[in-house]
Amino acid sequence: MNHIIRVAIVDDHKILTEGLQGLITGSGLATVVSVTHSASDCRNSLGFCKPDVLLLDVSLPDMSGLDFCKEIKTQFPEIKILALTTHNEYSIVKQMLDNGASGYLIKNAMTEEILAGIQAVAAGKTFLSHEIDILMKRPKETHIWLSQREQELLKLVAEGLTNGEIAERIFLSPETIKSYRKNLLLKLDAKNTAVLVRIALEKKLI
Amino acid sequence: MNHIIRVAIVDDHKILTEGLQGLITGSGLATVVSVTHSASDCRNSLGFCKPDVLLLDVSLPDMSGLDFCKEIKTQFPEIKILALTTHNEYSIVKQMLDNGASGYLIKNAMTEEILAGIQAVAAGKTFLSHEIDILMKRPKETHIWLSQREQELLKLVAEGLTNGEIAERIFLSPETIKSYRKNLLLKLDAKNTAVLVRIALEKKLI
DNA sequence: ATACAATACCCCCCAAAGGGGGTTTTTATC
DNA sequence: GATAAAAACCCCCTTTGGGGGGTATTGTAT
Repeated sequence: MNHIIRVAIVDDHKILTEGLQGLITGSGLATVVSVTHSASDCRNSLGFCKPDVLLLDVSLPDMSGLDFCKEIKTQFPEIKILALTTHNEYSIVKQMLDNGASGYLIKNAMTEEILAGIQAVAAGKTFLSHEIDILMKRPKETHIWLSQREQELLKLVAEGLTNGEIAERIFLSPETIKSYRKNLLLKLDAKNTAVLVRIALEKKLI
Repeated sequence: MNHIIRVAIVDDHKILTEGLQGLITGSGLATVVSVTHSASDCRNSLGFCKPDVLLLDVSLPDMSGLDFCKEIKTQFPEIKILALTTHNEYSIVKQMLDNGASGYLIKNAMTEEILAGIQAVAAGKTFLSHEIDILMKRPKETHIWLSQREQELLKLVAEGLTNGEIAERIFLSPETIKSYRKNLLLKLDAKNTAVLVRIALEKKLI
């Protein structure tokens, strides 16, 4: 590979994008072909600016970066996506990689890491920030991972529905909901609903 | 005032600080005398770098920016603090200003706003990002504001304590706790504890 | 002076949550 | 074809929470 890497950036933090742009251009390794601050603007620009790598923030103002990642990957599978966020939660990283991202950088990363990430991803490799790498390599037991149903239920609980209401909503017996809740309390090591909701939000499980 | 403004920056997002540094230095209006990525590093540098303005992130890795703001203001009352964050929640802004900050910028602000903010704050004025200004000017009724006791209670509820446990902890009757909780449900418009905790975390009330 | 918000307290009653124990069927995965 | 995890279901019993009503005492701002 001997051409200059074409990089696009989507992030609503304008100062950050300026910093990134300077950093990338200054390095001589890559050129910034597009800087946008929302998913819709980015979507419009991708067609003709043809980047090799897209630096994507997970929290965009108009839609979830997770969903946007999936969308881009189906429309432009050749574009490598490098997620760039503040979250260092297992579940977010996992979902991002599942949705087709090639790498994941945390925003407090060293600047060298960003350049290394762009190069690695452009070369078809995967790349994780040091901190994220450690996070993902931790034994599976320390991570909380919920089944689809459990996640669905957790959302409804956090919305304040009672067992009866949840049962009606998803056409199950209230007793089943009770079992799921008991299991969620166990899994998330929560002594009651208050803690359950807190953990769910803190670990960004819902 | 005819000297160049001396600016210090604390923010753990290294890319952002680089971007900021370039932006500020490039403008010719101010000079960056210190860039640190944690409260402790910043604390050590403030003594001799003597900044006029400190750009302070609310979410520092080692302590809360809110507390750090208060600490700096008691130790170096002459330093003007300009908060720089992603949060646009009333309660956060309110607390920051109460703790002595002279201004509040959101990270997705236009770059010109940052320079304007630094100048305004250095000149002894207060400065708010456009978005924050609108937020703060909204009628008081749309904001949720809790008394100290209510906040204290809300924290304990979110930690999963029952009414009885809370009563023991803060030496009040369980009946009193019940009343407070009922009131919190009303104030935050929550139908039960699950929603109460969710709203509290989302609005960053605890 | 008085109105208001915050603080602290009390009763009744029923709905909901939580702890304990289970079973069965389906669907992956090895 | 065995194993395991996910999904769905059930009963008993106790504790906690939430809805409805209150009252009294502060301090403080108008």
